[in-house]
Amino acid sequence: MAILCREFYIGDTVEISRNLLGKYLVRIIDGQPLVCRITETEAYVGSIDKACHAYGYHKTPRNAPLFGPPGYAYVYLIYGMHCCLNFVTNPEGEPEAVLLRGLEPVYGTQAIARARFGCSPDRMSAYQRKNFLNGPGKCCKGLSIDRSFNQIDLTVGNLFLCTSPVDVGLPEAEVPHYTVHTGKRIGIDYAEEAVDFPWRFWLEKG
DNA sequence: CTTCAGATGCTCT
DNA sequence: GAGCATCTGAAGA
Repeated sequence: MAILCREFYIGDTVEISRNLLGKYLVRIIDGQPLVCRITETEAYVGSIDKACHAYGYHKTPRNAPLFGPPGYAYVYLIYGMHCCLNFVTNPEGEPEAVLLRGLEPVYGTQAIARARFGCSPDRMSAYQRKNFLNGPGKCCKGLSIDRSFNQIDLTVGNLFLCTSPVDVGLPEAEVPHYTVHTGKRIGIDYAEEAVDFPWRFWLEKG
């Protein structure tokens, strides 16, 4: 029971990626905590991974946060209109991170639905319900995370991770029974042998 | 339910 | 100038 501290982000990035499943992402807006369970992640490891922005330790202005200390955010714009949130892992110099790909709202669903679709949850279509926060761009849209969050410290401030809603003063949430799945990452067809790395992790109910 | 084209702007060569 | 760790709405099955 605690907000995840710097140490959590140090270690095997693939393992951290799997460990992040079931943790809670908290985004505080105007004093209101929006709380979501993490249901899908992907690991990116710059030293050996052609899918990683920092493959072969190649450093550019954009990917500089990957080379920085762990427990910071790496947010970038993709396809000209969507933001992707990553959690930087491992000590400075090792460019590694975990991409956030899926969330399940736990508290603040009202505000999240408004940011995501501009309507209240009860006005959402079945299609919108199914595609609520099941993608990196959708997660950022729902939690109002833009590029101003690039390089922010995830252990202080209004965006952080924790192990339970209790950590932000909310009641414990009922957790459905999940099974953990492992597979290839999405949208990296250019990455040669790295397309087959089983570095995507997700939870399914049941 | 599925596939598919188009949107859009920043980053690196 | 090319390409991108994506999403949406429209159209078809």
